[in-house]
Amino acid sequence: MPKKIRRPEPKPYHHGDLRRALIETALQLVSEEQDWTFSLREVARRAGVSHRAPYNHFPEKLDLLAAVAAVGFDRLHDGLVRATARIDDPEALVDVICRTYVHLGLENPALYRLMFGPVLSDTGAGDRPTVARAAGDRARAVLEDAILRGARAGVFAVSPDNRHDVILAAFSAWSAVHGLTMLVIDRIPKAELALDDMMDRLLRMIAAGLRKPSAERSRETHANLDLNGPSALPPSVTVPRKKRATK
Amino acid sequence: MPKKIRRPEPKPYHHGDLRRALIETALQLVSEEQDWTFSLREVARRAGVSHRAPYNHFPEKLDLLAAVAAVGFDRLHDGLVRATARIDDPEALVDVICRTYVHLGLENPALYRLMFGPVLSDTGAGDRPTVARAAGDRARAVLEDAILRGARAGVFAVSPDNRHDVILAAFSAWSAVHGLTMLVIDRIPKAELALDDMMDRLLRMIAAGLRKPSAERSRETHANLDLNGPSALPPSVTVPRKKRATK
DNA sequence: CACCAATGTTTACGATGGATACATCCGAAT
DNA sequence: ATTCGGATGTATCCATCGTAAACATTGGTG
Repeated sequence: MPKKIRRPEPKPYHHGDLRRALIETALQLVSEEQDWTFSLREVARRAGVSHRAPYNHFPEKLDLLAAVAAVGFDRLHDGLVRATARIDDPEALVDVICRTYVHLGLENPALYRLMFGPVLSDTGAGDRPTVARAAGDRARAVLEDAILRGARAGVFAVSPDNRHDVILAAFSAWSAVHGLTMLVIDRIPKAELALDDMMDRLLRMIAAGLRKPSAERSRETHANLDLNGPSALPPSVTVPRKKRATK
Repeated sequence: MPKKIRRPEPKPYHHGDLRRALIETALQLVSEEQDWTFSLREVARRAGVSHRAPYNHFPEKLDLLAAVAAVGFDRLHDGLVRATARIDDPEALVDVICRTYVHLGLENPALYRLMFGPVLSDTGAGDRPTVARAAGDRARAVLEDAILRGARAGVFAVSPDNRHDVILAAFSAWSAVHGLTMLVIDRIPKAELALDDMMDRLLRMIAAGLRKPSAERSRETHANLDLNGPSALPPSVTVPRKKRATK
């Protein structure tokens, strides 16, 4: 919000809040065209500035897209927080988180792809932009928190004191919903498959993977058996890094 | 340019097998740069033809990329078939399929993304190119077959006569491994997470989602890894249908 | 008030995807 | 075998893109 009241000047030389306007316009374009192949010039055009103006705020196109993705992560986080606000039961919590997650993903596939896709992975030094990284972490924390609660309650076969264990459990569930979302977004499954059916089946799998066998629930107090033994094996495959084009 | 005919075929006007050469070159570029933003002109350059020549074989760049993706699907299918050749146990089958799948995905992330990504989804009419679609279906069939076998053997909680059920079960597992692959490829999880740990945890989830409660199973032994511990009593797997998230 | 840094504009460059027009070759019909 | 048509390559051309350099305009601060 600008401090000073906007004068009714028809065309001020300075836009006033171009940065925000660019992000807004770009987000709109991503949503409209479900694609971010639009030109930076088009963004500038819509914002009513010269095609070079955006470079004053974003060193290159990718940086603008990263800002757009950050908005997406914020929306995701907000959506998850709002959806889980009045729920306590850990299983219901995981359920609603997953459903909300997929729902938000399908709502704006291009934005979702932008958030998690390779575009941001390959910026500069090879790390994802800090904005996106941070925003994504906050969203992830919602799921991890739910699983931690279930672990503490003794409902999940996850040791609440083993952070690694919690992270892995969350990651499994996340993989499943992320995979479902991506597959549906990219139109891989046959059209006959109903989303609800897929969703239900997947949630059953996630629940089964989390749930502690009922026999153990009774002795939950001293049942701190670590199902995940420490696997000291290094990952066998290293993902090749995209090399930046030298221009 | 004057053509010099001193050798049988030093540089024939016609390439001879340009189509294949283009696909090969493009695949090489995708693998090298882990990216398909290279120009079609670059492909032509490497193939030693004019920048317009490729258009005689592929109407546009996307069509060449679709052909590359088809190669990827063939590799995937071959890899799965080869990996499962001498395995009979359904659970081991699913296990090795998933591991092979992820492994192949991580081996060439860009190719994997190309295969499943939005690039091919958005071609013209909206349907994926038939080449890619068909090749992908063959790969998917391997997983569905494994699950069908487990269903027939009474090991999986899937009714073997209900094709829809089999497809859904396969889709769940597929979502999980696809999600894991994509997340790892796109560097979303923290670097500290070891792939093997993620893989193990995910496979446990998939197995739990497929397995029929042990009480219903016959006494046939599985010399397999027993990740879930000695759970004698069946957890109430009759999953309550959760209501959809309020939207 | 004068000046500076931030912000926009203009111009320019090389590269790209793709179109049009033309050149060359191979193989089949005559 | 000759001809000739379609398949395949080449040479040009064009609008557009991302981005660099130089210049213009502004608002805030000394």
